[in-house]
Amino acid sequence: MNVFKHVETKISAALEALKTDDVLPNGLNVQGVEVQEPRDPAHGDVASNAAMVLAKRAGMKPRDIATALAGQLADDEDFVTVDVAGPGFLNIRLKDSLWQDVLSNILADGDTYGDSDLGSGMSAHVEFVSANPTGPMHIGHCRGAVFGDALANVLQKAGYDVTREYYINDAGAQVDKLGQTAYLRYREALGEDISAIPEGLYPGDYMMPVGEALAASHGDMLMNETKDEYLAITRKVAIEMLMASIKEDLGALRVKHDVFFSEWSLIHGQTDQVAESIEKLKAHGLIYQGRIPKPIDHDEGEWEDREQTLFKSTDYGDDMDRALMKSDGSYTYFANDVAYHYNKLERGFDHYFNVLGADHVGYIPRLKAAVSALSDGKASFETPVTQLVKVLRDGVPVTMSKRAGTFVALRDVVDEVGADPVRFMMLMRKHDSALDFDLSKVVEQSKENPVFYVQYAHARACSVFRMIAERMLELDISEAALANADFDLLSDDGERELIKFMARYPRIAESAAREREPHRIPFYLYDLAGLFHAHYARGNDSPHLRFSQEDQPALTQARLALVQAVKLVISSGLNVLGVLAPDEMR
RNA sequence: GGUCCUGUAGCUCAGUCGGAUAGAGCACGAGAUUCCUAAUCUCGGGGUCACAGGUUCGAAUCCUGUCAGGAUCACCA
Repeated sequence: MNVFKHVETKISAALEALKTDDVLPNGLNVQGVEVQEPRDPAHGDVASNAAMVLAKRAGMKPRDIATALAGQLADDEDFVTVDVAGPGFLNIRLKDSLWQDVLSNILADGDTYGDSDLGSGMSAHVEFVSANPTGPMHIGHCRGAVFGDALANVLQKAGYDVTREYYINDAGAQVDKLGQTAYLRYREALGEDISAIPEGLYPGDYMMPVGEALAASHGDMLMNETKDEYLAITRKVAIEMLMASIKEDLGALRVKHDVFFSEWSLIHGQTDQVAESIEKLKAHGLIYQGRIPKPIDHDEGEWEDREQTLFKSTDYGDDMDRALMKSDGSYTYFANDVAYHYNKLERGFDHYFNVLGADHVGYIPRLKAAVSALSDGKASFETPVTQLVKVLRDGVPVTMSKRAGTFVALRDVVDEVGADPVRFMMLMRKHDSALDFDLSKVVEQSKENPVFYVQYAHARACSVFRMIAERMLELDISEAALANADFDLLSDDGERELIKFMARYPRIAESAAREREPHRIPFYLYDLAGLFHAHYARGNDSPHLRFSQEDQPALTQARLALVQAVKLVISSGLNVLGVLAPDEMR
């Protein structure tokens, strides 16, 4: 159960009662009334702003509303005290039994504690990563991958039926260049001296295995083919091998997609879906032949002013109309993407998310325009942007370029430090804030790395169980025994503080989904771990606060129930982040 | 020049739908280990929430403008 919602329900009922009694005007709009935890614990367990929010609408003084509301709530069985404070806050202290119910719920719910019905009955489609299959994943891709995965998890926890998808850009000019590179590496594998890989192709060593594979499967047969013929083969093999490598990289990071969707298939499937989606736009009168203005600062000479097929994205807030056909008659990347989003829409999800890097923000307006036009403005389509990651080593920026072959491979970082620190560090920042990622610090595995702090809290909880199992052989520490322990014995401030903090988890998890901000979870976990470590350490000076009290089995059971709850909440939260919750830190 | 993101302690960053006296880590200073794991804990100093207006019972939070930093403005992908 969610304590805050529970109290909110009570306040709503009390407001209704006051309306019936003509204390408050009938039909008063109670939107905006909320229950939250006060910053200062002296203000009570929970507080409500109801009186201040309603004062103007009701034409009454906030203190008067608060006093009436307090009177209405005073006799409630769940409340110890209801006070009016400050400008009209309602400060409420809850009975212990309510907090004890929280503990019971955590133990009963386990990993599902914190689930909500925010998205119940709704589906969500999350497109993320979609890195071009022209090389292994580098550290820059990492943030979108981890964020998208965590966003999907957070939505799932809030009840959405989530589909995770990767759009494979396996069509277009860059893929041809990849095919040409593969062909050169193939000739190299056959013993030819190819010298340097020409400018504009992909010089990285990772293309050499592709050449070798081609040599092994085709011998020297491709040497006699025309360019069109060999490119069809080298392109396909290169894409297949690089996608396999990308999937391995994602796997190392523990990122999983349900669907890998091929751009190529949009054009070369049973029907030309690009043509179909353009037809759809044409039916709306959004396609025309025209010219677009020359971009500011564009190099002279490269710019060709010509009449072309345009999508009228300016009708939907874009700052210029967008080209759909290249001068050679093939589709632009955007045209294919229009078709891809049309395809998504046809599959019928309730919410669409497209996680993009900051280098694609300029692309968002035309994408939104297309989705809006294709769905008659009905689709819920969000494009969370992950800001760029500045990669540093010992504080010095590392420059990266895939085409030049100089980049920090995601795989190298993950192999060196593990997926957990990488994921946690990426998620510890709000997604639309820029992030400095210092390799030397992540590699260090020092205590500066908050992931260990949180993991250690989980491991420490586990170790408490191991120790007590060893020392108190008679004690029943089964799930059932802990669930039935006497929670009245948890009377220490540190214990109560832990319970109250864990009561916030459902609200945190739900807000993370509602605001599409997974970073709220690691911050919450870090604070929870801090409370747990602090309480644990009090046992050093005050042995009577330790979890294990060998001469008091009932007290020990109650405290173990608390420890178990902490363990469950931490592992539940880490699970959402895709970070492991270890039993020990050795 | 247009658009988007960011600006909070020396540094890195949180800050709930607008809520009461703005928080944490690091760094700096002082302490805790016969103890359930010290990968931990306790205490301390440290702020013009970039700046200027506005909205209201109340603004770090919302609106407008200015300044600073980053991203982006293609028939690329």
